[in-house]
Amino acid sequence: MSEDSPTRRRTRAAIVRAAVSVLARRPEASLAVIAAEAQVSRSTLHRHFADRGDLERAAVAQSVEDITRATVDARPEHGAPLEALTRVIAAYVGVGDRIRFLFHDPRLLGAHSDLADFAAADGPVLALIARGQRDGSMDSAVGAGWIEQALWALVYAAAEAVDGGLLPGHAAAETVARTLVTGIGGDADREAG
Amino acid sequence: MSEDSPTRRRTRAAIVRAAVSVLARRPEASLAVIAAEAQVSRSTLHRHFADRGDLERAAVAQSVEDITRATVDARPEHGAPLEALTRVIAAYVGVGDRIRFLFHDPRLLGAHSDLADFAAADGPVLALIARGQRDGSMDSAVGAGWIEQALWALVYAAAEAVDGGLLPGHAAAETVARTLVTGIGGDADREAG
DNA sequence: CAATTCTGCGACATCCGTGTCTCGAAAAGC
DNA sequence: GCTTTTCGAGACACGGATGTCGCAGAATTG
Repeated sequence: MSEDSPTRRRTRAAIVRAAVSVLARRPEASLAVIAAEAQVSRSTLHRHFADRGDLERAAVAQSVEDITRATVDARPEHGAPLEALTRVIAAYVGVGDRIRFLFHDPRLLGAHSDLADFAAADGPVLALIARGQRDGSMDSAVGAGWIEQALWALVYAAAEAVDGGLLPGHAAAETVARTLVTGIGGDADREAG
Repeated sequence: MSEDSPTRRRTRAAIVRAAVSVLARRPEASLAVIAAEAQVSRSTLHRHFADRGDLERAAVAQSVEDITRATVDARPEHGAPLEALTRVIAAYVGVGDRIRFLFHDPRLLGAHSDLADFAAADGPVLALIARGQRDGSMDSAVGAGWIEQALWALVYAAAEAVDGGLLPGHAAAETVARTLVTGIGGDADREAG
């Protein structure tokens, strides 16, 4: 209804971005820290979000939206399953901070029932995994849900490793893909990487 | 110095156990919640641990000790690297709640400089990975540190999956081993699992 | 330039977690 | 059984985080 002014929209977006960035590393961080990260006073933060729950909700919604967009852009339903999975992994690494934010505190997804929108990002990937399992290009001895969990866990670990300097950022996507798809066992009978 | 009474030792152990269990799922949980989980009054908790930092330190130390014991019992330096890794994975899954506790808040390991003792659990595994990479049974295209991170991440994901009912507890170890070693790609040319 | 909107600063009350203390009861040890 | 130790309940002060408000300055809009 009420039309948002451009400036108002900008500051609001900056606050949400800062919230995701800070809460991904420290879910219990105070609102003052988030406001500082957004280069905004604490009053302004409260002017845009009534309470902490509102801000969390907005951060979750924004993250889910970004992940959904990245997922559909990767076209998980096109091409060979393993190639599609590689594209999805690259997309996930691109929004790694948001993955990290949602993965770090699974209670957030449950607390704010934005689950309906999350299915838009979740469904296509599960469908991709099921498709890969049907045509034999993915392991069908484990559940599709587990594969998705493993995917998220590895992306999360990569985001943390990059943040800690253990892994160069440009190698994150390929490293995750290699680890998840072919595993870390035996590189003898494999094309030299 | 002061000899600990058996009862005192028991309650202290119960509090530490409760702290690990609770903080693994919610690192910001209040001391009152931890005391309740240990079926102990908040006064008693403070009688055993001066402040929150003391309790965290004890929980970290206990977890590191448990993980170290499980690691050395798995004899990572014996036998073929991949078989040794499978044993280590089984051992890690066995102490999954402690892994989950330490992995969920990496700051804890940094805050309390019990890093010296942690090396006792960390070193042998890194050595095992390096050994596997040397003899070609493990992928040498990625860093040993990354492999260890991936191992921890998958064990963490499995612990969460079991907790959420997504994965049966008895299958956790084998699932993690299979995912990490052979990956989730192609089960066509593989012995039927 | 004038009016509206947005922002920063500071004050304020409030709630929650924390750490300390005392006292009486319960339990363990000798 | 008696002494010592441990525990539970409750009260207390303190600090930090939170949410609200008013006011004056700055920025945007027309």
